[in-house]
Amino acid sequence: MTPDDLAPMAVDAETSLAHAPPGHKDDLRLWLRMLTCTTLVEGEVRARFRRDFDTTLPRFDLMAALDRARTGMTLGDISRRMMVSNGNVTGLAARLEAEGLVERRARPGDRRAQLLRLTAKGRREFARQSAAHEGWIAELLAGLAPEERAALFRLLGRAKASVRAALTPEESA
Amino acid sequence: MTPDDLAPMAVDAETSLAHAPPGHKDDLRLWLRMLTCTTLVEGEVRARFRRDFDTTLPRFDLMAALDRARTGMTLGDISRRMMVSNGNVTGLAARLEAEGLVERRARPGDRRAQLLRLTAKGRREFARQSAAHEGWIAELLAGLAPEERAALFRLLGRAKASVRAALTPEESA
DNA sequence: CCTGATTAGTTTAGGCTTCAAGGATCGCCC
DNA sequence: GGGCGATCCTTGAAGCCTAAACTAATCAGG
Repeated sequence: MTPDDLAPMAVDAETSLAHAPPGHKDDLRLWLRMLTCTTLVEGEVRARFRRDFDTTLPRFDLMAALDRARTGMTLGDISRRMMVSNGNVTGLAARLEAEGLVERRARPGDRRAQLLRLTAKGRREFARQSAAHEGWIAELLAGLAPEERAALFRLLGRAKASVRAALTPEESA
Repeated sequence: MTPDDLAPMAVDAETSLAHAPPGHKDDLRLWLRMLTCTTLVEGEVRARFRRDFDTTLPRFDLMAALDRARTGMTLGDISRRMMVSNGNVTGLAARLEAEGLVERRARPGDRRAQLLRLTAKGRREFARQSAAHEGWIAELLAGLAPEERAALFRLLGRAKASVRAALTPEESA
């Protein structure tokens, strides 16, 4: 984007960009704080999943996706939903299948795709994990007042929109 | 503040906990939104680091830590700063050293520890990457108004404090 | 001094993740 | 009905990450 890299130090525009870009430092601080926040929560949740259920966050996420789609989802659906690569889902699904938590079934009329579903055991396990997970999050965020929570939710929505807008190819005619 | 956690709620504490805990669902939604936001930004930044500099986020983070400490940091310091395991830093440092971006030196008076420092090449590379990175973040968050940015920063600070408070052993006498 | 507890770093096993390449199938169009 | 691009999934190589076990060095008391 901005050619900060080898700032030639010539005119003002360049210099101001290189040395004091309006809010760039603030954006950076904001991003780092968001990242720290997420990392903190994620690390704790990960540790508890391991400690209490001997499982992992990605496994849980995959099962959560499946839990809402009783009819099943293809690996591709899951990949898009989880925002991870399809190769990733292949391995994840294989491990969950080996543990008897999910099962594969062919999708009628399409021999390429396969539907993934929770097994009965999978549903049972997920219900337990899900309840605990919800409690953990509530516990970790208990220090926020309801208004703060609401405001944060709204602002994160704004941030998400900003990022998505910057990411889309912005099709101008 | 509000003691939502273990709301006494008369008879079936179990049921109320399982079915309609006051703000738990909101907390969950808040957390998921934060996670989505972070994932979105992180994914894009990761892709750009790969595309433009053929490097990775962890490498960049390690170099960023070193950049502020010209006298060097031990692997343990870095591990704590980056909030990752020490074994992780071992490998990361090895790769960066192999690329000539960092160098190790013994710490005088302690034969266990070793100081890591950026090489001249490392400093050069980091300066380029750092400038680009700052621009990327600003670009992605450009959709936020200054007030929104400030408010979000503050609220994330509150959230961080909440999580940390829930994590510390809360030493009560 | 020795002994034991702590600290610094490495190693290993296992899992997560991506990218890139490839095989199979589907749908379409001529 | 033959091809051809798109879609679904898998594989392989490389890197990231953790927990746990381990080595080596330091430090604190007796």
